[in-house]
Amino acid sequence: MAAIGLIAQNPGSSGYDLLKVFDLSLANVWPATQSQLYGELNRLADDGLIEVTATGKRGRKEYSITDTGRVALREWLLDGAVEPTRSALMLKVFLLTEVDDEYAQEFLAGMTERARDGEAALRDLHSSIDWAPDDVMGELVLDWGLRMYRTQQEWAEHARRTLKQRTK
Amino acid sequence: MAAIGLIAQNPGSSGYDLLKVFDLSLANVWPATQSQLYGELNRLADDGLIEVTATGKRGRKEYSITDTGRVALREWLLDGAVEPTRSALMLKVFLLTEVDDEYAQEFLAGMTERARDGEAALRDLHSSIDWAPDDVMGELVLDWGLRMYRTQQEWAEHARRTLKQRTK
DNA sequence: TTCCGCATGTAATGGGTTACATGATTAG
DNA sequence: CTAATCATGTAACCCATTACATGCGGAA
Repeated sequence: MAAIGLIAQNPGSSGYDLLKVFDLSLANVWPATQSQLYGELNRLADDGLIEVTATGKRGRKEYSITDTGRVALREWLLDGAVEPTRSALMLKVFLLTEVDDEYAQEFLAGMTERARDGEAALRDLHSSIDWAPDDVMGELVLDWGLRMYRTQQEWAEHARRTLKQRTK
Repeated sequence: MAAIGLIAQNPGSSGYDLLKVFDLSLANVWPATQSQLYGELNRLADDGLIEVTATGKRGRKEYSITDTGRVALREWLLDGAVEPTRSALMLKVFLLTEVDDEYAQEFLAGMTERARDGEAALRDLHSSIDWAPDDVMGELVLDWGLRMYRTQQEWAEHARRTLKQRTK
């Protein structure tokens, strides 16, 4: 559904174009590979959710969303399905009983550091984009990332303190 | 790797036993299905990371971790690989430009509500468990969930306010 | 004419899900 | 004896990733 949404936002895009959008603005949210994207575009076209509205040089195919596609997209956007979360990080924390305390501390320190780096990277990204006044959503998504990284830092520090105390 | 970790924590468990552990204490972190688990146990045994140390009634097989398994587990636990995040929720937010503002508001309101519910459910879970003083990790993981839900609520409210202002 | 960027596709592999399938033991 | 629980497994399918493969067009 990611692809169809992007086509709705950018009618007349090709798979190649979309790939750049994925890498530039959705990399942190919904990574997609080239292989996967082209396959999905063909499937969506077969299902009639998108259609080729023009062809260009080098076999370029420009897609637009169809009416049925728009209906499907809106339905998907608004259905409040809860996707199961899966955090390898927390799984590791849960299993951290299997390593010595010093390693556990190191692990948590690493988490803090990576969260700090992630936050910094997002800040850089934010300032490198010249935001159009109408695309609020991009900024909101980026802000979500910042908040998540900050929460992660806070938690990791909390966990470190807790662990230090309990093992004493 | 989840299975091998749980076996390390609970030597002598069967697939059936592990399934209960998954459902009871890892459901919010690393869901696993029955099918998948049994398959993985056989694979891990083939690879020599775990071994069947006893058999019981009804074909029950009790597993324990091997020395090679323990090495592999520790290595996996401590390697600081960053798994790419993928948030269907944020993807939807990014595409929320495709629905009318009232629906966007509704979407964000739903997020707040679901995050509140999630938080409440975790609180209930927390109070329903009688925590052994030595399993700090379980509590830390639960606390992570609480913090994430709280951040989600805060963000959703922030997003709502931002949107309301910009569309006026 | 040579290289870079545009542009699309296929194949192999791995992991996950749902559904199906089977049977043994125990408690009431 | 019957139902619930214990206990494991297989098959079909979907989605994602990596790697491989191909070819056109434009710029220098």
